[in-house]
Amino acid sequence: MSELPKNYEPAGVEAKWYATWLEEKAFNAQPDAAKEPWTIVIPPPNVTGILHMGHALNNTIQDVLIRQKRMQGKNALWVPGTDHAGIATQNVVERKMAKEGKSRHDMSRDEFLREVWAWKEEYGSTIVNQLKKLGSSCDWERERFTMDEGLSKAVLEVFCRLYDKKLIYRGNRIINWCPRCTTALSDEESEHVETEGALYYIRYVIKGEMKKITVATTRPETMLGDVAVAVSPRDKRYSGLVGKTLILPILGREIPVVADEFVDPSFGTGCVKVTPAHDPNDYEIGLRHSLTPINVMDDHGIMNEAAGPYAGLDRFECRKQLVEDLKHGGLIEKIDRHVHAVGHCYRCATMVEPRLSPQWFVSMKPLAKPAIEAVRDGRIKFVPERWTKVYFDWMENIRDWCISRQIWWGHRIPVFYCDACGHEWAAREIPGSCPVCGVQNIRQDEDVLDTWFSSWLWPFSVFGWPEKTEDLNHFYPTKTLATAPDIIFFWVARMIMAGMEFMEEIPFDTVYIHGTVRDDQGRKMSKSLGNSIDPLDIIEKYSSDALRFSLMMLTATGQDVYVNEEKFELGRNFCTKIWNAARFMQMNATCEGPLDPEKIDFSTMTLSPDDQHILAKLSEAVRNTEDNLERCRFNDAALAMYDFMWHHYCDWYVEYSKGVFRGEDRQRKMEVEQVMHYVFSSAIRLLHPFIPFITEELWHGMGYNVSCESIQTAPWPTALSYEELSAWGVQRATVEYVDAKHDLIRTGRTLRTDYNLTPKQQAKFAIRPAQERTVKMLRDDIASVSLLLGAESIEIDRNFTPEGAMPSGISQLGTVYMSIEGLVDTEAEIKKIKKQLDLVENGITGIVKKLSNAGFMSKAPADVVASEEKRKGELLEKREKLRKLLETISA
RNA sequence: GGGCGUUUAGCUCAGUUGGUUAGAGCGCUACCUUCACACGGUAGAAGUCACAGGUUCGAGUCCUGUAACGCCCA
Repeated sequence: MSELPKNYEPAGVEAKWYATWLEEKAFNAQPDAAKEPWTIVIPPPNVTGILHMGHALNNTIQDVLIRQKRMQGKNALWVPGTDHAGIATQNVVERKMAKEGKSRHDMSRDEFLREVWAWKEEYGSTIVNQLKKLGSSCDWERERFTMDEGLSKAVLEVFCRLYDKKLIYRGNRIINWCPRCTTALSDEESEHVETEGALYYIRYVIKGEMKKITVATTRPETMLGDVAVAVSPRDKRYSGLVGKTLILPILGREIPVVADEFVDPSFGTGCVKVTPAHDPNDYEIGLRHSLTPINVMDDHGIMNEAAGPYAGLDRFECRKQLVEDLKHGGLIEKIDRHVHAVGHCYRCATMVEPRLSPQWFVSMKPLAKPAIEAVRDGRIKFVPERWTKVYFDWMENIRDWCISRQIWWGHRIPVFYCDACGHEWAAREIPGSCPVCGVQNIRQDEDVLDTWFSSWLWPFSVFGWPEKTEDLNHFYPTKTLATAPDIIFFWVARMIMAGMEFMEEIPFDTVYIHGTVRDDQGRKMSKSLGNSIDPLDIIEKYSSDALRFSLMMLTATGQDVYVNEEKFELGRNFCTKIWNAARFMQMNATCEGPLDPEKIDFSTMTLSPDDQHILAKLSEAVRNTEDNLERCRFNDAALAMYDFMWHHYCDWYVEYSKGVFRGEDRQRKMEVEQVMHYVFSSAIRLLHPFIPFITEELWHGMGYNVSCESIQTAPWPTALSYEELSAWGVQRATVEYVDAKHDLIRTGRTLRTDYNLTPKQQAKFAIRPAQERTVKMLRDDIASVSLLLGAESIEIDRNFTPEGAMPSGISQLGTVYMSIEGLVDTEAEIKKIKKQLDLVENGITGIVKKLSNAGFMSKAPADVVASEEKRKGELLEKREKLRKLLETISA
C-alpha cells in the first residue's frame, strides 16, 4: 500500500494504465473450451471518423458490458475494427487531392486507389487511438478493416453465393442518384428532408383542340422527359381525355393521355405528367403503358441533349429558365408554395435525383423471412422493445437493395463479362479467360459494392468466415450489439439477415439501441452547427472516467442523451469522492502490510450494527447493479453504485468509523478497517467497468493486488442474501434498525438547524423510543448516535417528558428532543423573533390593505394581483412559524 | 398520410408489474473552511406529474381523446 497523493491526477494515471493493459495483453482472448465465450463486435467506425459523443456513449456501453463479463470469468472478447466507408472516404480523399490541385479524373483507377490506401495508412488509425483514450478494452490484435484481405474474401464469397442463387441481379430501375458523388445510392442512403418547394401548374395543349389541360409538378424540369400525362380512370372530369394526344410545351413532343390507378384525383389538378426516367411511380406507369423513358440529365445533374434548348444547364438553373419560358408562353397557371420531403445524399447532403439506371440489386424478401422469424420467436431481442416494431415494419415491406456504387473505393463487383460470347458470371478469383468460349479478352464490372455489403457480414467475417475457424466456432454468435437507432436498417437488420443466411444462426441475441447524443437545446451534435462537444476535450479537462461515468448516469434506456460541458462534473466529482474515501482509509490504517480483500473473514468478529448495515447495503448495491446491467439500464446501474458509494458508504459508514478510529479500542478499529476494505474493494470492483482507470489505480494504491494483480480480472463481487450474511452475524432487524437510526439522526440534525446551532456546538438530546426493544439497541449504540448528532449527552427513556425549552421532532425510532437551554440566549432570541414577527405583521397589513382596495383590484394586471396574493400566503405561513417558535422558546 | 417517442422541481432527467409522504444531478437558500473530500458537509425551499375525460378501493403509471415538440417511414 503506497500513500495516495492528495489530489488525483487522472491524465497520467489513465495513460499509464492503458499502456500497462496493452502490454499485459489484458484485453486479448483466445478460444478456450473451458470458458464461456462472451463476444461483442464493435460497430466499426468509419476510417474517416473522429471520435464524437455518440462514439463515446456507444463504446462506453460496450466496454462496461465486456469488462463486467471479463470480471465474471467469461471468455470476454470485444472485436474492434473500422469500416472503409466507400463514399465518405472517397469524398474525403478527393477533397484533400483537390486542395493539392489533383483530381481522380486525371489518374488511373489504380493510382487513385493507391492514394486512398496511403490516406488510410496515415489517418485511418485516428479514431482507433481515440477509442483507446476512452479506455475501450478491445482485443486490438484482432482489429479488422472491412477491406482487409479476409473480409474481402468474405465479401466475394457472399456475392458469388447470392449471385449463383439468383438473389443478386442486375436491373434497370429508378434509383437514388447523387449528382455530386456521381453514384447510385440505396433507398436508406437517401435522407428525406422536409423542404420548402413549389407546386407548378403547367398547361399542356390538347392536340387538334383549342383546349389545354393543367398538370401539377414539383419538378418542372423533368417535363422535358415526359412521355405521357396520366389521369385516374375514375376521374369523371377527364373521362373524355384518355386516348387523346397532348403537345408537350417547349419541345413540342406529342404525348398520350393515359388512365392509371396510381393517380390520386385529389392531388393538384388530377392530371400528372409521366416521366418514367425520373420518378419511381412514373416508371411503373410507363411500364404498364409501354412508354419509353427519356432521360434528360447526365451523371452530374446537367441537362443532356434530350432537354433540347436547355442542354448543358444545371438541373436547378434549367428549372428557373424553363419556368420563365413557360410564364412567357402563358403556360403557367399558378405556382403554389409546397412543402414536401426531398431525398438528400446521406454523405454530402446534395439533393438526390431519382433516375433510371442499370444497377445491381439484392433480392431481399427471401433473406428477410428467417430474419423476421429470429426476432419473432425471441432468439433476438431489441432493447428497448419498441424497436422490434420498427424492425418488423421495415423487414415486412423490404425492398430490393441497390448495392452497386459508381465509385472506385470499395469492393469491386466480382462480375465478369465476355464480349466475345456474351457470357456473364461471378467469380471468387479474377479469371484469366471466359469459361464458356475461352477468350482471354474479358472485363470486370466497373462498379464497387455498397460499403454496407461488407459490414453486414461483420459478426462472422471478423472470425475468418468462410473458413471454418476455431475462432468462429468459439466466439460466434456474439451477445449484445450496442448501436444507435439510425443504423437499424443499414446495418442491424442486414446483419441478422446475413447471419441467418450464411451462418444459419443469429449474429447476436440482444440489440441494445441507445439514444442519440444531443446538445442541451436538443439539437443533434454536428460539426456544421458547431455545437459538438469533443469527447477528447472532456477527457483532458475531466478525465476519461468522468466522461464515461457521466454518460452512463445520463443515458436512460433508449432516450436521447442531452449533454453540456457542466454535466461531466458529475463524473469528476464522483471520482474525487472515491479517491478521498480511499485516502481516509489510508490515514486511519492500523493494519500492517498488504490486504487481500478475498481473505477477509467476518465470521469470527462481532459486527456492530453499522458494520452489518453497510455489508447488507453492499450486497444490495451489487444486486442492483447486476440486475440493471442485465437489462441494459446503465443509468440505474450507475446510480445504484453512486448512491451506495456516496450516500451509504461515505455519508454514513465513513462518518460512523470516525468515532471508532478516534477511540482506543484497537480490536474494533481493526474490525472496522476490515469492513471498510471489504466494502471498498468490492465497490471499486463493481465500479470498474464504468470507471476503469481510477479503480485500477486504487486497486494497486490500496494494495488489493495481492492475489489478483489487476482489478480487471479480480472476481466480480457477489450479492449475498440475508441467509448468507447471517454467517457473519448480519441480521435483517439490525440493518433495519440502522436505517431507522439514520432517520432519527436526521431529525435531530433538523432540530439543530432550526435553532441555528453551529456544527461545533454540542447539545443535550433526549430520545423517547417508540418501542421497548429499541431502548437497548440505542443504549448499546449510543457512541455513534452521539457523534453523528453532535450530542453532549443523550438521555434514552421510554417515559421521557420534556421540561423547559425542548423542541422535538418525530422519527421512525421515536421522538427526539433537544435542549436549547444555555445554547441559545433565550432573551435575545425572543427579541429577534419578535422583531421579525413585527416585520411580517406589517407586511401582511400592507398587502391586505392593497388587496381590499377596489381600484387596485380592478386596474392592476392579473399577474401583479396574483403575486401579491402569493406573497400574502407566504407571509401568513411565516407568521405562523414564528409564533410557534416564540411559544416554544418562551415556555 | 402512417408509425414511434417526449411532455414530472428553475434546468436536465429517472420513476419497472397501478400501491404509503413522486426521486436524482445541477442550480437556489441558510449554516459550516470540522484532522478524506468546498469537485466537500449538514439542513432546507421548490412539483396542479401537458390538457380533458374514463377504468379502479387507489392513477405520474392503465384506457380514450386533445395539444405541443422531436424522430422515423411513405
